[in-house]
Amino acid sequence: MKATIYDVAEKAGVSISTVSKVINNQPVGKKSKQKVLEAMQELNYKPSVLASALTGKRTSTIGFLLPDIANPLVAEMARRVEDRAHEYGFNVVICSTDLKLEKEERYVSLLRQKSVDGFILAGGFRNREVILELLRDNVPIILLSESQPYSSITTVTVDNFMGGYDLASHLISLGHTRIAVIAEDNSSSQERIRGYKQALKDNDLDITEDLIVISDSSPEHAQHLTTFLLDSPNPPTAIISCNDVLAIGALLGVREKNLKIPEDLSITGFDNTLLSKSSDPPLTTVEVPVQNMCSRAVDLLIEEIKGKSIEKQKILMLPKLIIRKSTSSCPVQLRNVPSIQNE
Amino acid sequence: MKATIYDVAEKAGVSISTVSKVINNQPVGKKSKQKVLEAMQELNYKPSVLASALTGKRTSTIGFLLPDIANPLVAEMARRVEDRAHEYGFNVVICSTDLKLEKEERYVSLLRQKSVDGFILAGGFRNREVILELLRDNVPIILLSESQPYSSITTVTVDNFMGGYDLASHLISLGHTRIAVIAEDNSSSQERIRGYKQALKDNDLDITEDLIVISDSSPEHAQHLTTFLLDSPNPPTAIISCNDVLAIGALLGVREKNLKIPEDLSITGFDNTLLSKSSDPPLTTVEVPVQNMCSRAVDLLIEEIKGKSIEKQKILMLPKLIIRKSTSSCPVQLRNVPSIQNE
DNA sequence: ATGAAAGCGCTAACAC
DNA sequence: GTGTTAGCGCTTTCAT
Repeated sequence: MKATIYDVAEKAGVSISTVSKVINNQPVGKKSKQKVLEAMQELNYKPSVLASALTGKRTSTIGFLLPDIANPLVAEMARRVEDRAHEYGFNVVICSTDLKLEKEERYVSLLRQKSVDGFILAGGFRNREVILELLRDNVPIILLSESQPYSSITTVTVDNFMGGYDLASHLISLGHTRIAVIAEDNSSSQERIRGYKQALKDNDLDITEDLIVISDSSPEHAQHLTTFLLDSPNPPTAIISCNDVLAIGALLGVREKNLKIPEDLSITGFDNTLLSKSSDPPLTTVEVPVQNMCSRAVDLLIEEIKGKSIEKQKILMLPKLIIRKSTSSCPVQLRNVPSIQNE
Repeated sequence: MKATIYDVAEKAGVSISTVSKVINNQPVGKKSKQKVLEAMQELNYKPSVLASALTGKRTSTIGFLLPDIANPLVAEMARRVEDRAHEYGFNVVICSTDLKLEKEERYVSLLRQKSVDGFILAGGFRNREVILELLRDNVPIILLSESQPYSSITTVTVDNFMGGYDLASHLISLGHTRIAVIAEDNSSSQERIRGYKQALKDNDLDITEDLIVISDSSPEHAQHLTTFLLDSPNPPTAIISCNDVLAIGALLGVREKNLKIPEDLSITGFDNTLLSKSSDPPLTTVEVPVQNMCSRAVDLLIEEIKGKSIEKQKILMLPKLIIRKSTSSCPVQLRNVPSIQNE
């Protein structure tokens, strides 16, 4: 049987409230404290988080809802959140929502029944109602890597708009004018698309909505969409993928069509995961400061949990364009405009 | 304030035990049941898992300890375990141990304080003492993807020995005799090495211990070790990496030395993650039936938690060699033996 | 400084 | 079929 506070009290010859006090670092006589400590040692006593949470204390557990941990960037985020949380003595319960409303609702409800102290909602939480309920009930939450506008929630994101803008600008400077986008159905992608469009506009290029397609999170789907794009009457000369996994899908699709990257077609990723470094060719992509974002998110959440009522804030981190070998000048035969660059 | 069982009882005009009975699907009069259900609805009542766990019920939470969720195979495992657990209404708390004894101990202890119902220990849990304590206290545990011999623990793994054997045999059949191995310091790698050695033996080849090196989990380290191997006086003509991430490291190391894969050097991965499909060139690797393994592990754990005292068992799943472009005939200039194959 | 006792929300006898 | 009541292990007044 596991030792309880009563066992410790008995063994130490004090009352349970004294034991409780030493557990919680409240003033206790030196002698008593010593005896209690010894008793705890001998009995290998560990206080029950359950019982203490029942009396109003925290569980030191946070819920981390994310779209799909199989995505390498998301996995990295999970790791960072976990590490940071552990530094505070908190545990992390991870739930993959697949961006499904029902799953989001179900998991939040489940975790609330288990009295988690707060939530980090990452990468495109969509169930607005659930968020509003959380807000109403004063449950601490942080939005991570989520670009939807919620006025009263602390949010940590990378500047997706700039990322999209930089990527598109880079391609435009290489002479591309027909640039496709393979996006996911989430707010980050939306922002990246907005940046992409802005870059086109700033360069007086037309925006063709047909070149913007939405994929699910699998590389297979992205691959399929890529062949579809390439089969169209007026195919793109470059494809921006909204994350590295999709980019790999695009890459495989291009290969399937026996086209060369970057000679025939330029492609880019987003996130700068290992995938983009190791692929053939290595991918031009955008680096996201994951570690910083995650640490920050955990810090803010835990502050909120501890009741330090800091003001809600939006933190926007800067992305960084990483140019590798998957992008190059637009092939001339597809354009009448002569290439400006030599080589 | 959150609604409690008392609120529901009052609203429904019954006693709390009646409410409790409907919550737990115990026989209750039709009329009462109806009223209770309605009251629960109106009050948006959710039973507190904490309180019910305190009275001896389960928390429906399992702890999943793994080496590092940033590894794509591990991430995939996490996803599968999570999905399966959710099917049973269980949550999963994930902790990355980095194979550190202290972390393993700390997390297990932490999770036990939170009364998780059981543990899945994955991919090289090393703290034997912790395992023995768990065993002694009758805490349900499953070993997943772990090859250490514990007689009394249910274990689900892939046949790592065969994986290593197949990989080495494949390379030997291509004429390689100096085959290096980059391994991790865990039991799966040990088994893979054992398979590798057996294949060498079966082909009357010498085993050179210097060709077996241990890496941490980062591709950077593997890259470093690779350049080190290649700089040695008698370098290998092939490198088996014990997982795809390390293989990517090896690949980058080879590139750094300006050698061509597979012309100058063959390399292989292990796990058949997306990395091995997208790399340049795509990697010969070994497919691991992750999904099956994980589902099985969760099934077994939950059976054990529910007290269906099934016998402990070892489940060994079959790996599958996937041959891609990263392996080819041993370059002749390094061997005096003429190549048997044409081409 | 220490202890007695009430109560957190729920379950599980046990009685009616 | 339904209600009463005693815990589960802990925290927290409130006395002493």
